[in-house]
This record gives sequence, structure tokens and C-alpha cells, in this order.
Amino acid sequence: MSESEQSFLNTYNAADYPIVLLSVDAVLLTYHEDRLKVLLVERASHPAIGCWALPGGFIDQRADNQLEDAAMRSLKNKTGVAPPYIEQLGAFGSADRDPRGWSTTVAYTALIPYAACAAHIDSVSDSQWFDVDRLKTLKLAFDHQRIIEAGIERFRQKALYSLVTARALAEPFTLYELRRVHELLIGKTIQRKSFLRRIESSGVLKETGETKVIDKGRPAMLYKTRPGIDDYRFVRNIDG
Amino acid sequence: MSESEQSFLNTYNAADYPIVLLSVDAVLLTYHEDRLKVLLVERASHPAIGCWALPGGFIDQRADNQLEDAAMRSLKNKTGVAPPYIEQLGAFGSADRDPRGWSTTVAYTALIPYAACAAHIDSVSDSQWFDVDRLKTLKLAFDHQRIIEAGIERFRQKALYSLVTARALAEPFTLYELRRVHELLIGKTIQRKSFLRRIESSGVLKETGETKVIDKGRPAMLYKTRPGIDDYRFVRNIDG
DNA sequence: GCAATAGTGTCTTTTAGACAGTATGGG
DNA sequence: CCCATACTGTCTAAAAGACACTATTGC
Repeated sequence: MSESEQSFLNTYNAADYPIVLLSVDAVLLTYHEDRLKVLLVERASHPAIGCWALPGGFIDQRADNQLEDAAMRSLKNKTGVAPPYIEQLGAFGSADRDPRGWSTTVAYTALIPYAACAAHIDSVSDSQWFDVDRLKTLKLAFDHQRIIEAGIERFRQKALYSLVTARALAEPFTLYELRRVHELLIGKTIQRKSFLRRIESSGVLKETGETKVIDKGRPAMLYKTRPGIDDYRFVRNIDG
Repeated sequence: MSESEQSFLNTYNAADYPIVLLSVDAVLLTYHEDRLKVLLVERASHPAIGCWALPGGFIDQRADNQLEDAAMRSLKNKTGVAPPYIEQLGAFGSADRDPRGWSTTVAYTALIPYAACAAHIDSVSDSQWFDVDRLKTLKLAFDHQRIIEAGIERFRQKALYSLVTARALAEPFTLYELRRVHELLIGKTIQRKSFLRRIESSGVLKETGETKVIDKGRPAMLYKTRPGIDDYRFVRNIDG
């Protein structure tokens, strides 16, 4: 660093410049009882107090080294969940999304098993899974409705060419369950045979050897994920 | 808005909270003389003065209604370019990416024709196209090296399943030129026949009827883009 | 004519869709 | 046995890879 840059920094004061707000939020999605769900928390403070909102918060300059750290930390705080992976969804910023002023949020998203935060949800009533189909009837804080839609769209795309969707399920799971996650995301049925072929050729799932007895009919094979699951991409998409 | 939220806002002062820095940057890429290039500007002020950097700046709370407005405005300011479309690449934030403090930048990216900012580049010497292969030899400001890599990777993916790549070329262009953009992005040769079939089935390009005479050999048909070009996706990827 | 580049014909390979068939459990 | 559900065999269709072929220019 040059001498003059050092002296520039000595006299630099961020507070001399216009202030913008920066937060992080997380869109956690799951599959349960044949529905896609999103995890929301009830806001305990102003603004939008009492509204349901995405779990999130502000950067803690001491605790957070990166944006992702902030997303993980506030998620853990508010919902008790620490997902094994999380991906950035995008930044949403505008003059009017927050009444406090010009505000930006960096949204992260992940699929997690329904039960992953069961303990926390049972103990406190301020975080809860909601059917994504029923969000329209809910009053969501800020532009969180739109952010959730972006998260769903992200995974709708991924369902066409990947199997990350398995992260929405508790292991082991049946092919029927995984196929339903895809079907709900892309909004149409998928041929069982085609789906199985993709899974076999991908190599990112393995049979456990166990089977799961359903109420009626032949028991289903159970599967677990294998390491490459998050990154594997098919060269050909399912017809969207 | 409830009465109590109003009184909360009346006493709210953003300056009472820790301050973070938020900027926007743009990764503009193009194709020229069989090379991929990125547009950089020389920093005129501290920090990293004299280093080459992505064109960008801070939010102007009066002028910018959204993040994208800020990206477009600073791009226009610094390079004279106003691309017809731009897409968000992601947010890059950490405690140490900027010596001024905990800083985040929201990066945008686009492909534009080489000549789109020729006038500006000719008149001032502080903005310039650089070969993406030669960035390692250049001292880039902040984490801009990494952001450029993310931009290239974004379009490498898109080259596998879309034709947005045409936005890197001045119209009309030949299929050879468009194919070279793809080949440079994905790092391998593509069969001419396969490429042509994709273009014909997509319907997002049209022949102009004109031909372009090359130094030697048969003249090449010229093409223009059609409206759907930015959104069209093939169901099957080129083998990456 | 030749060299060089643009564009085509066509065979093979891959992989998804369709759908009928078989397998395996509970009554 | 029947029913319901899981799984498989196999044909077809779509589209990419490979590569040899023809077309059109300048010299």
C-alpha cells in the first residue's frame, strides 16, 4: 500500500457518506406431505412488526467475515437451522423496499429436510413452514414475496437438470418422494422410467438396500445421496 | 402503516447503526479479433489508485431507484456505454475486500459489441478492453479478478444452452463469429453442423440475405438477432 | 484449374417420452 | 384371488457428434 493511500485511509470516515441499509435473508424450502413449503419467521420488531418474513438480519462486522457467514448466522439464530450448504440467490435493493430508507438485501436459498428445524419450531411459535401455494393469502414483510418467488424459480430450473432437490428430503428417501419434489417444482408429471434412468446414469444417489413399506402396494427401494449431488448437471433437461 | 410503526420511523436514524459500504460494478465482456475481452477503467482516486478496475460506483439515493439503475448509471458515467440489457451476477461482500471497511458490491454483467464504447475509449484513455487471458499479469483493484471470473463462468454456462452470446457481436454477424464466441467461452471446438441446427431450431436469429466477403473462400451469410434471443434456452446442452 | 472457406447430407449415438408389461406387498 | 403400487422392457422421437460431401469465392 502506498504512503498516500495510507494517509487517505487515515482521514476516511464512512459516516461522511450517504448511508444505505444492507441485510441478508434466507429462503429455505422443503417438501412435506406432498407440498412445497417455505420457512418464515414472525417479525418481533418494527418495521412490519407482526408480519411473516424471511429469516435474516444485518451484518455483524465482528462476527461475519463474508456475506454467507451473516446469512448462516442469522438463520441459526432465528430458526435453529444450519444447512450444510446454501447458495446465493441474488441482491434485491431499491429506494422503497424498506420504510427505513434505501435498502438492499442479499438473499440466500437452500433446500432442507422438513424435520431439520423441528425442535426449534416446536419450542417457539415464531418460526413456521408455510405452503408456497398459500403465500398470497399471507401478509409478507417488505418484498419477501418476490424473493421467495425467485427462490422457487431457481429450484424449478435446477429440477430440470440436477438432483439437488434430494436435499429437500430426509434420508433415506424413495424415488417417488424425489420425483414428487421435481413434479411440484416444474408443475407437470414426469415419467417414472425417465426419472430412474437419469438417477442411475448420474451416479449421485445410491440404493440403501432397504425398502420402505407403504400402506398398500409393493414396498419401495430407499436411496441416499452421494457426494457429487450438489454439482451434478445433466446435459439434457427434462422438458419444462 | 400502524401508528406505532410511524413513531418508530420518526425516531429511527440509520447513522446509529454500524455502517457498511455498498457499491455496484459491471463486468462487460466482448469478442474482438478472436479474443474475449473485458472492459476496465483506471481508478482515479484512492483506494487502489492507478489500478485497473471494473466500472462501478456507489448508490446515488436520489438518482437510483433500484440496484440496476445504479449499475447502469455508473457504467454510463465511466465508460459511455448503455447496454440494452444487463443481468445481475451476484453480491460479493466481506470484511477485507476493501481497506475502507466491511464492503459489499453487487456485480452486474453483460455482453456488448466491441465498438459500443469506441468513441468514449478513443477520447479518454482511462477505459480500455483487456484480453481476459492476460488479466493475471494486471494488478486489479479489490477482488475484481474474482468477479470477472464469475462473469466469464456465467457466460460459459450460458454458451452451453443459449444464444445470448450474440449480444457480444455487432450486427449483422456471421455464424463463424458467433461460433467462435461459444468456442472461446467453453474452451473447445463445436461442430459447425450441430451449431447451425441449433440456430435454425431456436428461431432467435434470422438471415439478412446479405453475405460478407472474407479474404479468401466462399462469402458467409449474415445474421441478425430476433426478439427472443435473451431468454431462449435449448433443452439439451452442448457437451461441456 | 487450385486453395480456402462456407454450408449440407446423412449415419451414428445418446437420451427422453410413452406405455405396456412384470414384481411384490396387503387384504 | 384382487388391488395397488413399485419397478422394467422396449419402441419411438428428438437432437447432438462425426465427417465426408458440395458450393462459392479469389487467385
